[in-house]
Amino acid sequence: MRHVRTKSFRQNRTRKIVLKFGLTQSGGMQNRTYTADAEPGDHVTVAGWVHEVRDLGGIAFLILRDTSGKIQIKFEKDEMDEELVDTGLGVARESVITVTGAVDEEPRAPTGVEITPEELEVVAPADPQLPLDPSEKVDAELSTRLDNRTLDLRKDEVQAIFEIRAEILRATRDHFRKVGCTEITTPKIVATGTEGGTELFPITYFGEEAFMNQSPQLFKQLMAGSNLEEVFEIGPIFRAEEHNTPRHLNEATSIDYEGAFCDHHDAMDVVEGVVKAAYEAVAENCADQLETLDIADEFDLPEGDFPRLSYEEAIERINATGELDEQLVWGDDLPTEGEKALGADVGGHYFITDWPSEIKPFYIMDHEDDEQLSTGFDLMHPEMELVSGGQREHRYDELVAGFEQQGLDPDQFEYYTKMFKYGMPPHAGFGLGGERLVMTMLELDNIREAVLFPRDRQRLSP
RNA sequence: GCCCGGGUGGUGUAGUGGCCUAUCAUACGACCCUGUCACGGUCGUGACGCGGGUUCAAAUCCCGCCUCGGGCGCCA
Repeated sequence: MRHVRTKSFRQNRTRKIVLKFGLTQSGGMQNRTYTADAEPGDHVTVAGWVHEVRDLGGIAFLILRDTSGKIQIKFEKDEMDEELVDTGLGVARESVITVTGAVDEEPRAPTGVEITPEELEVVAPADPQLPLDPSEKVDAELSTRLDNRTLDLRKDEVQAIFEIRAEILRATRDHFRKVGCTEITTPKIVATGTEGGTELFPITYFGEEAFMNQSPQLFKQLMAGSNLEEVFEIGPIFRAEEHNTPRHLNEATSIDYEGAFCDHHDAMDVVEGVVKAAYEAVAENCADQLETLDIADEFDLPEGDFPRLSYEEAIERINATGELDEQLVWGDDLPTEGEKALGADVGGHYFITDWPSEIKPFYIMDHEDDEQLSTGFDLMHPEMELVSGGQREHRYDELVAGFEQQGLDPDQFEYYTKMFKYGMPPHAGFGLGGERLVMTMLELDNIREAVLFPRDRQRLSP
């Protein structure tokens, strides 16, 4: 039977342990046991980091931490080898050690078990002066944490965020595949952007001007015209906007979808399914991590269908809240304050549909019966925009005219437009901000918390 | 891009012109302590982002630079 862990230590992490157990360890540690798997009566070798040493005099405790949790190592000074005790109690916090010894049931130990060491090896000593404190007795600022991300990831909460992020990506992929999509990857180095050159990072490509792609938009559309028909991509996008907010990154993860013979309603159905699948997977498989983040109690699955408000309804509702100093009129883009007022009013995820054509990109199709109205939609979380999508313009003449109206040279996009001459079906899709999904789901204050090594206006390293 | 607010020991902070030889916590070092679980106790080490200016006197006021965070715009 698995022992019960107290809340200050990691809960049982059965699923992860099962996945890892039996894997061959590299580095000559084939016999290593994860701390969460150490059972009374076992004789084990555990490997990990020195989380803390508590020396009470005649008896002392070393807390060893690994990916699965923590375990207590007991030192009784009068009864144990002096050199072993000196080594164990002299080792600096966060040093990597291996400990071999017997596991005993011990009600006074934090996890109900402790190891009496027979051998202890310092594998990699740590500098005693740490740039941040993984045991979290004192906070560190985000900037300090990002500069020392490896140490930051040794904290349970931070580890939990990235384990959940991985689960979200896994669930997202599974859902797309379940609905018949093929996963693709498209170039990140491109000759031209999606909507012009102003917000792209320029690079040099064998002496030629090139850019980091801001979106897989054009490529995924080309695949909607292929026999793949329905595709998705999870990959990086790059934006050179000099924004400085807690919800923008200059390198982000975009979860993109494009489907042939789909309209914007179909695309909304797909994205709704993806978002719900991500929430469900996290609820089902990340209970410990949610507990660690202290959001397990309020973690609600999105219920029912996401409301689909037209742009016109949206501005009316925003105006009705009275939160804005100036009333919005048709054609205005929604200010951040308005989005938040509407989000609070709706109280959950919702779509905004039927945007004015002029504030949506030219490749979004207009309604057949009203060319002022686009099929573009946004999926909103109460706090911010998560998704932008719509049905695409698949008619060659209209598409080329759209480029010209935007002041873009259609010749530069010929690689794209010409494929619309050879049978491009009606198609629709969306782009979902991966980090925003993580951030809103986990109630993170800053999007940088959702990325290992964020790229923002100020930060290029590490 | 515009606007606002910060930068004090390793980390996180207190400190609005003299009481600063700079507070507290934690870390680090030494010593005491046989069941801790943020162990406890005693002692100790360690800091005002950089440059210039105002003043008898600057961590504190002013200017420039560097740097961090937030709001807006725009977006995912």
